[in-house]
Amino acid sequence: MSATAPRTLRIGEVAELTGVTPRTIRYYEEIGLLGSEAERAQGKHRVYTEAEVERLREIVRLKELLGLSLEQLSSLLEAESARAHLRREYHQTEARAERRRILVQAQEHIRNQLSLVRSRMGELAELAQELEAREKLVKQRIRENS
Amino acid sequence: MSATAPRTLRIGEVAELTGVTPRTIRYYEEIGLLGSEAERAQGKHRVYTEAEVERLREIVRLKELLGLSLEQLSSLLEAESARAHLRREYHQTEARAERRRILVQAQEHIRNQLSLVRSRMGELAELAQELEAREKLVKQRIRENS
DNA sequence: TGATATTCTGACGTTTACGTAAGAATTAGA
DNA sequence: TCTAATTCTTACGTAAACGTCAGAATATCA
Repeated sequence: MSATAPRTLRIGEVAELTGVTPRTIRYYEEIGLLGSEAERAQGKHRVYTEAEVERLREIVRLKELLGLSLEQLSSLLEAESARAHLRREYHQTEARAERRRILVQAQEHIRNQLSLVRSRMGELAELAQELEAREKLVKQRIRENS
Repeated sequence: MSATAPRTLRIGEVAELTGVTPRTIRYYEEIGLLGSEAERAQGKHRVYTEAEVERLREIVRLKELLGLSLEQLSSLLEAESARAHLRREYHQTEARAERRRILVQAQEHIRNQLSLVRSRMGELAELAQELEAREKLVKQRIRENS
């Protein structure tokens, strides 16, 4: 065993860790949302690294919080998917320019998500304000009525 | 015509105003999310008041922003539904205690929504922070790499 | 090396939230 | 009142996101 062997998990464990079912994980792989690990032979059990668990957690979270469809999530995370794929090369590539390109791409990806999250927060803040205004109004009416 | 006759709209106009289709409006009525206006005779056209348009707008908004299912929305707005129903009585009832009860109920309903909206905002804020941290990290790596 | 637990691959089923279409009825306008 | 536009009801269709089940194959472990 190599010293850097990453602890691997199986689909059931991953499911427990992330709060979804194995079926969901397979489905996400089926639609290309999770890496299909092309190196897996037909019939063999899927194995996952801690990093992939993190990825899945992120997916679940974005889906929940932003209410995105899996297709929207796919395109939102596409860049990251590519990035993850390139990560192995990252440490091997000597070319400073290439490393920079990868990093900048990651940065753009993060900014994308951030702007999405922030705009959603803005909309919610607006809604909250309106609700607060209504609450005040009702409060006042209660006073007037007593 | 009575002076207080509220301008009434038909399903097509309401659809345009709210950005949904007539089918959606009928469906919402079917599942009890929108008042079924029991006083409508079989086959006759549906009519809506401005208040009902507002209600529909609220539904669409909460659905979008919080990603709630129609069933969740139903139970969230149930109290309000009752309130809307009681609104007509509100102006007629003399009993101060009764009016107060209605108002307090409305207040609770608003607070319910507010707490939902705020907790969602909190979760998003957390996510935003994590993303910002990641962005910083990437930024630093870019500097180190140059 | 068995036995047991877990997973795999289809494949069909299910729920939610509507879309679509047809024929009849209603409403609005000249 | 006649016509055109809109709506009504009924009913089947659909896409997304999985659930469920069966039989076979893998992995784990004593």
